[in-house]
Amino acid sequence: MPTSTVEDYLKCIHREERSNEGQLVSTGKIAQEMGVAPGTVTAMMKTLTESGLIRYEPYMGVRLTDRGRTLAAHVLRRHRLVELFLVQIMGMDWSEVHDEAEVLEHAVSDRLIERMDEMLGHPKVDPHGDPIPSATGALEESDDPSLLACALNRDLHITRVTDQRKEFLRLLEQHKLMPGRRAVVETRDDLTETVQVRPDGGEPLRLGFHAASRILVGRE
Amino acid sequence: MPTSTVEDYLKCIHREERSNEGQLVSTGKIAQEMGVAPGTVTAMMKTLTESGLIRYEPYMGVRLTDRGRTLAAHVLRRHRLVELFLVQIMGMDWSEVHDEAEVLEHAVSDRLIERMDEMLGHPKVDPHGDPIPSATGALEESDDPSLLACALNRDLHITRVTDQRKEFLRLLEQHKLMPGRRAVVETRDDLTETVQVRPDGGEPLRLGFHAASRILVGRE
DNA sequence: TATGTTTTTTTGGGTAGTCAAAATTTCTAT
DNA sequence: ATAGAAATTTTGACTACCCAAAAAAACATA
Ligand SMILES: [Mn+2]
Ligand SMILES: [Mn+2]
Ligand SMILES: [Mn+2]
Ligand SMILES: [Mn+2]
Repeated sequence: MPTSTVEDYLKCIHREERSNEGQLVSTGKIAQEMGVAPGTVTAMMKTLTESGLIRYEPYMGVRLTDRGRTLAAHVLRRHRLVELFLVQIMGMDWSEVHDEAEVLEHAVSDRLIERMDEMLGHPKVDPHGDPIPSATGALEESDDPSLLACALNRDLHITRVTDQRKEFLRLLEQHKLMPGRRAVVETRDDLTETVQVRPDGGEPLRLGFHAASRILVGRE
Repeated sequence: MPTSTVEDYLKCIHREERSNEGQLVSTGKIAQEMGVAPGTVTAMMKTLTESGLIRYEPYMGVRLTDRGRTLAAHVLRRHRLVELFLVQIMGMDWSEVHDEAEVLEHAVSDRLIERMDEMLGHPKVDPHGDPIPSATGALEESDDPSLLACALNRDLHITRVTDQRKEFLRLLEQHKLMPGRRAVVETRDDLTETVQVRPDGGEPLRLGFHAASRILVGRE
């Protein structure tokens, strides 16, 4: 059985592969994301290759094998179900559950996670709008546009926030910019690189392009 | 911060100290309980001594320091609250929660455990009747007699079962011999070394002395 | 195309935890 | 009192993970 370290590396590679359109993920990027030294990653890539979880081309980067991807999806499933459980059943705040889940995802048994899934009514997304992989490891990502790419002055509903920083999530909560809520993008300014967004029932907010790109919306 | 391995060693020493009336705990006993080689324990005892968690007299045994005892009590608190949460809130069986808790006790945060405590209404005992240490680490053990030491033909109520084996717990459940239920000890035979117990509403059962000693009762 | 910069890998070393087997100490029983 | 048994500690070795710094490869640019 994989260690929790291995599980975290797999999650990381999985995430980078996505944000990369299937390109190889560089060891440098992994080192940066995991907060470890570059050499540490090279060593780990060898053991992941040994275990058949990744394909590794020295100096080029790595890609998950099917087994690696399935395993990563299972960890993601545990992470996201735990997050939703903590919010929905235990009344915790969406800004604090990520860190808890980062640990618990390695500690909950299959039986326990399926019981959570049942209690939650087989949910499709977690508190941040991230899709929850199925018990078989199938994961469907939507391709919703962000506040940076969506139409102006249209009634939108927030579907997902792809930033786990506590302070950021708390700010969005204060402005009522959480998944399930509605908002309108009023202006988008290329000079200041900011987006002005008016949440339904919340204070208007000006976001930098990068921050705006982490809030995804669906047309209604 | 202690590793989960260290936490398990402390729990083990704590338990053995109790069942020992405060005598020193031998490294051999610890090795046996932890399922590791004797030399492994000797090495660990040195690092626990370094950390100020135990007093270690080579060839004699070890005893917890106050810090070690407090830490052990906190792990015990997490373990037992998690067990009760799994039974009470998540509807799991009392026979299966021990193994889950053995892992989760090292993964739940203080914030999460206090939330559980709140949801459960600040309970005093876990599903097996084991007392739950307070948030400050105070632990009060009752000195209830077991089915081996209690009076015959008296109406008793089960308070605690100090055996975590799944199969044993399932058997007791079938016979309605769980904490909170009532029972009468009808006979105690020194030749066959068995105790005949009649649970209230359950099938009568004959237990060996050792098994009987693990079921504690309070007079009513 | 040669040089300098950036990225990656290699090397040497460290901590935590483990085991098997040898050495040592303590206990037991004659 | 002493031999033998039992318990304990020591030794040498292993896996998993990590880092710093040197070496090597790849990239960029003049
Ligand atoms: Mn994690
Ligand atoms: Mn999430
Ligand atoms: Mn444990
Ligand atoms: Mn218990």
